[in-house]
Order: sequence, then structure tokens, then C-alpha cells
Amino acid sequence: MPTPHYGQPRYRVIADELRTRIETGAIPPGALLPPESALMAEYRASRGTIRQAIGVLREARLVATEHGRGTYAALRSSENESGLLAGVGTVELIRVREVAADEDLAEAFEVEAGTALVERQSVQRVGSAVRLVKRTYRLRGDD
Amino acid sequence: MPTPHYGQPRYRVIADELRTRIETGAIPPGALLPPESALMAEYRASRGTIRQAIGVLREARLVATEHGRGTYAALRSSENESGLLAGVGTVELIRVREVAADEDLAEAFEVEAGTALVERQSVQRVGSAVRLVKRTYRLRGDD
DNA sequence: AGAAATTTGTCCGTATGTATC
DNA sequence: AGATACATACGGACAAATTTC
Repeated sequence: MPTPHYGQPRYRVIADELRTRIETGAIPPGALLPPESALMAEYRASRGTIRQAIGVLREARLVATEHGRGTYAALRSSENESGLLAGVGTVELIRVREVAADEDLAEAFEVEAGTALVERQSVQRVGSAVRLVKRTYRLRGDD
Repeated sequence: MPTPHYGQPRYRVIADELRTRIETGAIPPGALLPPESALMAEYRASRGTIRQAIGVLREARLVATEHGRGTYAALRSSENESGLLAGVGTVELIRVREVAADEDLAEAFEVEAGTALVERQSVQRVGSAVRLVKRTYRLRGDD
């Protein structure tokens, strides 16, 4: 199979399909997703494509992956596992994730509430103390 | 070379090296990074690895890529501090209000959830369309 | 305790399509 | 038209963490 990207790329289609499985409970919270090898067979896609699809879900914090174990559907309470405290710089990007637009954001972007937005959170430190937290929101279409 | 290393994936090492070049001014703001082919030769890495490294910097908004052009070092002074895209469109402060800290914010500021924070929301427009919404959070009385 | 199997992580090389200069 | 760069997709390989036998 060469590379026809008509419309949606395959990894996005696969990501959406897996997202639906998680959101409908076909894959319950905390459960393991099928291993990459199984998804390769099911979707007849290469491993790279499967991993790219899972990467989309991971960025959206819908799944979490552990080396040697597998990829789990996220638990609702495991939201604050960012734990990126390495930088000494003044501004540090903490995370990027997809969130559903609340009413305010939906009104600003003129979309329906619940539309997926990309949220970036960063913190500004003075010494070790957090001075400010910044969250920016963009449409998924990007810049 | 099969796959040496570990301790740090190659693409992260390359990303860190490029980040240093940008932050030290070896690659000045707005300047083009070397093309992928040059980085491939310099680091003896495959294209995918180079692109992955650049992807890390792009996500952190340290660089920006343009189709058919190349990858530029970001204009740190105006772009990184504000989180906005330099010089594009108009910025308008929408509102200031007090909100209760959610779990993420409480953890960042090292206070209890529910502590009052000052939230400022502003939007960046290009024409009439909203490009980006920014929300900043500070402790009350901290400016 | 140890070896094998499973699963994810990373890297390589290649190929095709698309967009811009 | 040609060069450059990006997006997507494939296949193969070895490394590392975990589980299973």
C-alpha cells in the first residue's frame, strides 16, 4: 500500500475509532487496549501508523502507556500525572492536550460546546515558586 | 549503526542540542535552522529522527516551520512570553475574574484546591476570527 | 532463579503524495 | 520544470521493561 491520503490520514481514522471505543465504554477505564500487534492485524496498518494513532490519544490524555506492559484507557482520576519539574528556566511548557470547549471557549471560537481544542499549559517560576500559570486554547486546525 | 544509546533517545539529544543553539543565540531569533538534510549529515541520523527532534521544539513553540521554506527559530521575546504569535492580529483583554483553583492549578501553586485565583482571559483575533484564547492565573495580590 | 515470550521504545531505510519556492 | 520540505505510510531491526512459564 503506497500512500493515498484522501481526506483523513489513516492514523487519525484509527485514533478516532479507538477514541470511540473508549468513550462508549467498549474499552472500560483502566483496561488495556489491544497490543500494537493486534491493532496492526485488525486495521491492516503498519506499526508506525498504529503508534501514531495511539500517540494522538496519549496527547489527549485519553490513554497512558507503560513500557513492557501496554496502553491503558485513562482513569478519570489520573489527570494530574504531568510531573514535569525539570527546567530551571523562567517559562516552561507543562503539557499539551485536547480538551472539550466549555461554553466560554465555544462562544469565543464560534463553535459548539464540546468541540475539541488544543490546550497548552505552561508555568512561570520565580526561583522555585510558581508565579503564573498560562493556558492557551486553539482550534485543532492549528496555526 | 544498529541501535546503540539509551539513557536518552537520540531525537531528544538532538532536540536538546538544537534548543541550546537557539537559546545561546548560535541560531539567532528568526533565522532558519539548517535543512533536514544538513542535520541528517551532521548527526548521522535518519530523516524521521531529525523530524522527531524538530517536532519536539515545534511543540514547545521554540521553532516554527513553513511549508516549502524551512524551520525558523522563534522570536522568543514576543512569542514565548506571551504565548501569542508575534505580530499577527489584535489582542483584546476580555475579562478579569476570581476563580477557585482546580486540582491542577492548586498543585502548581502549592495551595489547596478552591483557593481564590485571579484569572485573566484575552483573545487574539485575525480579522474577526478568534485565533487563540489565553487564560492566565495568579495568586491574589501577586503581581 | 532463570529463560522465553510479550509488548512497547527507538532507529533505520525507503517510498509516495503534496505544497511551496 | 526543478529543488526543497513536509505529511504519511511501509517494512525491518534491535533495545528495554514486563510478564509468563
